[in-house]
Amino acid sequence: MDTQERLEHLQNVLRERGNRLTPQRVAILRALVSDKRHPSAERIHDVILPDFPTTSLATVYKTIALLKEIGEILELGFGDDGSHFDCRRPYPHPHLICTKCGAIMDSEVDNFQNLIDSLASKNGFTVQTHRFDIFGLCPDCSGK
Amino acid sequence: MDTQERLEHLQNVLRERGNRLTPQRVAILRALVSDKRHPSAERIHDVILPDFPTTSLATVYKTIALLKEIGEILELGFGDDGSHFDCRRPYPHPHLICTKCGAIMDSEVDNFQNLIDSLASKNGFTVQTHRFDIFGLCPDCSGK
DNA sequence: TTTGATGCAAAGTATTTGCAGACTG
DNA sequence: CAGTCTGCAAATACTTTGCATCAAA
Repeated sequence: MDTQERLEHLQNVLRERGNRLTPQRVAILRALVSDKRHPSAERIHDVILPDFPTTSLATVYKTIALLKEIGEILELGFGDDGSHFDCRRPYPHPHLICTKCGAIMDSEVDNFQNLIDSLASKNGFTVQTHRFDIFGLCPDCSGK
Repeated sequence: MDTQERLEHLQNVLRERGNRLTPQRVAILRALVSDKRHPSAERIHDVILPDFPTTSLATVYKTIALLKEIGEILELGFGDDGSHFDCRRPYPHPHLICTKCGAIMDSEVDNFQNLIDSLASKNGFTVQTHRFDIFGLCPDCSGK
């Protein structure tokens, strides 16, 4: 997964939609795609503050809302300090969340979509998206 | 799953812990275990208000916090109007959530624990709990 | 009687919104 | 230049907390 490539993709998509690429917005995009640790809005704000000291948290939220609208960011929906996001792989995938240090690890499961489809069809349900999160202790926090 | 039995179980557990069974608390417990539709705190509050008109929402939250502490309630962690809860089956299980009408359906998956365990061990992760939610349209909202 | 529980209001937090002014395209 | 974006502050909405009072055991 190439960060630079993904950043350019996002910029192209926004340009094509007629969205403006302001310095703040680009900084937010860069921070989002660069951060492998699934940042919160607050964290993104902190990261870009040194470069753009007047950037407001509201702008971060507005940019994230825009990305959600076009499906280019995945809202993880947990965290003590608000929701965290994945802008590097904006499609549903399992997460392993450490309840001690807060680390969020990505994962993949073979044939997971099959499992979801069969579960849904059994209930007459039409799937739009899903969330699969496992909470526990990461290797570093397991006490080994 | 017997509602009455579950209510008695909760009362016993609380009694044994030295918690008091006030009328409000019992009413909250009863409302929680009776509601198959995964109620929110607000909803529980509405349900018991006719019987105990002065019961505060804070007390509902405090009771739910107590149940969370002893693992007798499952916080689902989504909903436009705050979190919803499952006090009938307080262990993790998949939910099918209708994004149109908000219905939350329960489900079960065979060997799901195996899948989780293998996923976790592959990453050196110690599992505590998990969450598996599928979002989409329920049969009633699918337009059939 | 002892202490945990209640209920009120106020505080906390994460997120959204309104609007005047700034700036991209 | 037109229209979007920004930044500030205020508004939301859910949940928690402090504290005086009340009541279960």
